[in-house]
Amino acid sequence: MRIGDLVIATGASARSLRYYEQQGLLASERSPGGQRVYPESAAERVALIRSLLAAGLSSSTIQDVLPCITEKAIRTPWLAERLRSELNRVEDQISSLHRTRDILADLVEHYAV
Amino acid sequence: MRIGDLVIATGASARSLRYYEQQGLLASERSPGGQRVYPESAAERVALIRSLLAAGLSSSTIQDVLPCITEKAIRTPWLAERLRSELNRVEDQISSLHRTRDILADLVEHYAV
DNA sequence: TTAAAACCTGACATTGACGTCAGGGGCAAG
DNA sequence: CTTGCCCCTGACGTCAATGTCAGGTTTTAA
Repeated sequence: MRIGDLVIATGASARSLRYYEQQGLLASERSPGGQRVYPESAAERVALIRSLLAAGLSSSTIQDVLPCITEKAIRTPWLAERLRSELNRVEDQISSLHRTRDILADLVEHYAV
Repeated sequence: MRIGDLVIATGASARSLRYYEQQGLLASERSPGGQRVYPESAAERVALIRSLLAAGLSSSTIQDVLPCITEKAIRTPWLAERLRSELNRVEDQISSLHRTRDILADLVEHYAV
């Protein structure tokens, strides 16, 4: 598939897809004319990238972490620690969001017009 | 309390506190010399502001929503709708984060070095 | 074969919540 | 009263992901 197809498949903009590639998060083959060609699996990978970005991981962190999600790659102790700390961050973020949601939900329920 | 005290009480930087004021999120009295003076309740308000910011609400949205959390203020249907849509956003964000957490947790558990 | 549609690179612009610096006052202790 | 610390405003810098534009090339369909 070409980049336009991947745009449709993922909802990400072409700009974003090129950016992910530039950051080393997403690989592509090239057509003889130099246009990007993606395998089908790219859509899933983009979804994964976006969910990690949405969870607040930086692209350089994702770059470290991705190969060990998709393949069973180089697991150094350093990377394991990195993973644990990101997991902790995300869990803190979740519980903080829960509290905020409760505030909003309370407002919506009890003070409805 | 002066701004430095509020910095200590909340963990927010002085820059942030002034920014919140500029955005209409945080009020202050002024000393005769023009320095900001806050009531004790300011610390709690700052915590609320920060949790809403962390949940992805923009400061202009927070500006709309805050008066109706702290006082029982002007509840228009428009504002009620706004609240509901922010609540939905936060809930979507939470479930998305849950999935991402599971991915990371799975990695940490099953592929430990 | 040719026009339209899709794609390329490169570069500058944007957004939001701050950091940071400069230059200048306020305020309590000694 | 002066020293040292805290505070003020204003302005420019930052960062990350993405928008956007220009000028040119490739691919596709007629």
